[in-house]
Amino acid sequence: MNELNKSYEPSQIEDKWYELWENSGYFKPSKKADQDSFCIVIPPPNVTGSLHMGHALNATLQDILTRWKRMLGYNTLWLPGTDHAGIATQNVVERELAKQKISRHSIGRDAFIQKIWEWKSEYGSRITHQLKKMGASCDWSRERFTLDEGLSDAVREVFVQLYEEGLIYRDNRLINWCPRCHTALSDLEVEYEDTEGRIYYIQYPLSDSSGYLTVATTRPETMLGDTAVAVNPDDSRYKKFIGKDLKLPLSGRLIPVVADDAVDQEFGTGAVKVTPAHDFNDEAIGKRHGLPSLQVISEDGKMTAEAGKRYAGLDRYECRRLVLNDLKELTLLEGDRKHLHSVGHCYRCKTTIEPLQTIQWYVDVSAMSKEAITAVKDRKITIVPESWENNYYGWMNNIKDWCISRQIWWGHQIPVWYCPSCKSEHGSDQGDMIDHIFFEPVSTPDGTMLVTGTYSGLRAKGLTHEQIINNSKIIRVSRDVKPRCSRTNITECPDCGSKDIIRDPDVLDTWFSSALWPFSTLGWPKDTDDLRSFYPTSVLITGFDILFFWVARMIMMGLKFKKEVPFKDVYIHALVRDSHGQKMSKSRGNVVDPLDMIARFGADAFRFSLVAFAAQGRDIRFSEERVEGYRHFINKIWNASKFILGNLNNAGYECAAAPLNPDLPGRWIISRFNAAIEDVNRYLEAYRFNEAASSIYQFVWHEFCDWYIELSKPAMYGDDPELKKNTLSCLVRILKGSLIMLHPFTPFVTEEIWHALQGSTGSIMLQRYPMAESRDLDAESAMEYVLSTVSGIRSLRGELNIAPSAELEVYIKTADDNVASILNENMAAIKKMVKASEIIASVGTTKPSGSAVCVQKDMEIYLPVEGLLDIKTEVGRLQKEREKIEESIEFLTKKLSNEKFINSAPKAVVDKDRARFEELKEKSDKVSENIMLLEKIGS
RNA sequence: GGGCGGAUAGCUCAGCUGGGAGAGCGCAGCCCUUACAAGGCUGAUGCCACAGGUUCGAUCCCUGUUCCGCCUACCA
Repeated sequence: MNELNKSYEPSQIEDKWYELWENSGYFKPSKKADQDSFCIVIPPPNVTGSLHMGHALNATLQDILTRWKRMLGYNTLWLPGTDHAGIATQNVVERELAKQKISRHSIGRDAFIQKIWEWKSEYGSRITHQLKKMGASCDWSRERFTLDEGLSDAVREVFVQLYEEGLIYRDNRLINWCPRCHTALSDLEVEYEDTEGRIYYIQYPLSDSSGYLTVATTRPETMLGDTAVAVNPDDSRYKKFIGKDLKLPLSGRLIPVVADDAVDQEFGTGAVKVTPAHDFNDEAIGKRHGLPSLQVISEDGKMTAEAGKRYAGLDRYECRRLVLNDLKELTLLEGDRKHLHSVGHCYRCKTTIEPLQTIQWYVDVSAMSKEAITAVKDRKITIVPESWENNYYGWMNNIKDWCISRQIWWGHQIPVWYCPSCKSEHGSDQGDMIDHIFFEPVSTPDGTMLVTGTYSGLRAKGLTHEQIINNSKIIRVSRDVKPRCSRTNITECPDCGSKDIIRDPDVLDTWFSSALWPFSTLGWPKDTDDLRSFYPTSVLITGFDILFFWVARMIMMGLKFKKEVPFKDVYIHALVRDSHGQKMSKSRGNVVDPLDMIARFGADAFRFSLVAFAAQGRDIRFSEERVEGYRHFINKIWNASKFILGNLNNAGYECAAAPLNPDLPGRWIISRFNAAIEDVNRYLEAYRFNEAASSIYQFVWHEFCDWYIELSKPAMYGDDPELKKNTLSCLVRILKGSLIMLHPFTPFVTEEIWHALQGSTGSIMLQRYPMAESRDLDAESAMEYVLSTVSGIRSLRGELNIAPSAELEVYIKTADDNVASILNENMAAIKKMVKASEIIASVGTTKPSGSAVCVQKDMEIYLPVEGLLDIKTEVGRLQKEREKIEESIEFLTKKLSNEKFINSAPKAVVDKDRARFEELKEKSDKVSENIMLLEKIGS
């Protein structure tokens, strides 16, 4: 039998137990055929990531459910893994290389990818180590990575199938472009932020010099690409301009004035410059009016040749300054003013995005999204809390085709090849010799010559196919070039046999592979045991920030490729904010590090805090004080265990094993335990984590420790061996039950105590989680007399300020013999709890003179305090009490005399109020009686 | 502009089928009682944002208002 240390030291034991669990294979599914399955796939954290509060909360909730279901006997799997996080990871490694003055272009694609893999093998397991610190009971033998071989097979299979069904296609559209990351971004990857900018008023003269029109713009540099000015057809100010030509300042090009309903007459001047190549609205206007599109900003955010000689090559912001300056000199700039508007930024590098027309790959999600909506409507998937359903529907109903190509290197390269030798199917617009694969200028291996231009142009310069492919960067493949999509790598053109074929350089959006995660991690496209056992998974636990990025797409892909939803429930948890309600961010400097919390308070206290905070549908304000509070709770468990263990050591182990023959307090605490376990199971089933935590807290601390352990002390310190044995057996039983109940929440401390209790065999993880047995309501109501006697006497002690050292004599008048005998049977415990030398309880008890009184249900408690008692104070106290009672009586009298209430309220409610009324009435009478007696003595 | 959520004790928040509001922390008083001072006992504190409505009865349901968050679209 072990002894427990004086206080609980989490840091000394957490790693030890985690290792034991993992090495014993306890995190693996049990694989018994007769068991129901329970499975969670982890939302894969970025491989570059390190554990933040969101992860900590997310992992804790998943671990609680996993450990709980596992102990309930389910065949349980929590499958872990990480995400390759395309842009994020590429950026991290690029920054690392930049410190050594290496750019990815200087070392080339293959070498750069190699560098990322090296980085991953060195740092990629950081986050999984941190999850282990949290106690996460993931089956690490099944850990997956979105770029590993199996998952890459899944990605390619899905791409090819969708392509063959015509659901993946290429198109040339305006998209969000990050000039720094040099890639397209999906709508979701753009973060809008309100920014104070300026709006400029610029005069556009009519071509016949008969006047001018003033437009308002926040982006003057884009005027170089204007192909029209639009006004509202109903705008009387501008009707006369419609159809006329304007002479675009700085360029001299003639552009028409068109009429379009989309123009808001109230905004700016009511005249809008139209730049179809660089603005989404303008693109739409351009389409409606058949306007040409003129690209004046390039992929790297610099002005193109189209912008004109004076501006070409300038950065877009330098160009803005120069344009404004030039306009001022021409006196065409009427003025400018402050303007608040929201500006899109790259979610990875925060660079202002630039809308650009490019050719990208898209997934047609129109059919898939409809099925995904139906799945939720038909309750095949339940979203918790329900309020998120509307958000889900709202987004899914307005979903646009998903842009899946990214112009970066780290990720799943698109399995499509092009042949430069084959004539294009449709021919180019010009029908001439233009080649359709374009290369960005990059230096050749000898560093002297710049490689630039089209494929055939470069070959003509004498470069070989390999030289071009290895040292250049393909920036665009025309829509006219025929793609060849394949499950396996292609080495020659299937049409002409040319070996000089080029693979599409783009990679897939990271979320493409994430969308397959619930089935790709289980082995798909192979037909595996895991897939059969665990798909569909039971529940997905995630934050709302990736509901659309990830959850919605998983549902679409799961339905498409597995014909079944990927999970039955989705639990959306809160965002963890700081104690002031601010989002945690590095720039604000308010980030709380979970590992720091674990180091200072222990993983169990930290976990318990997170769960206790996790009320549905509301953000969490994290406060360190509360973590400290829950550390006290962990310590309380520790100390209670120490008490019981000490007694066990004295009494001998066989005591604990004795058959249970509980006395009234024992029956009471067992019943209360059943109430608690009933709550915990019910709340966890409903994902009401905070309620489950609070039920446990309440029971363990305030019922078990504060009441039962205290009540047990006379028995434990007394010399009745039979009573001692019974009490100890009950203490041990409830302690063990509580530890098991607590284990999913606080795995480490419960394991540590478990081993001290049992000797060193068997993990608490292998125990069966308790299910509620029936309550003992007789015991509960009988115990009420004991409990209220103790509270009543304590209250008198406290309020009358009686010295704690004073031993009391107490007299109790009971309503009947039953109450008296309940009290007398538990008298030793009551005496101890209130520090009384003598307590007489009977029906016939009379009140000693000079007593303070406490009136309880079916009891009057008299505390003789002659000499100590200040009669005036006591009368005042009782009067105050009576006032309160009278108030309630008055309220109830009114209520009960209301016929409408009696007739329409449910009988139970009326009866309850009647009973309360009677009780209060009795109490009031007794209190009044006592006041009168006191006043008599006083006078 | 559209949508969602919040307003309850000094602070942070529970309160899910409408029946006179709870916790933790904090505060005040007493106590180092042999599990625990990281503790025990006792106590104080609430126009449940505001105004209407529905109902026998509203913190809870409905409408409006104010103030805070968040999401989403647009902002030329």
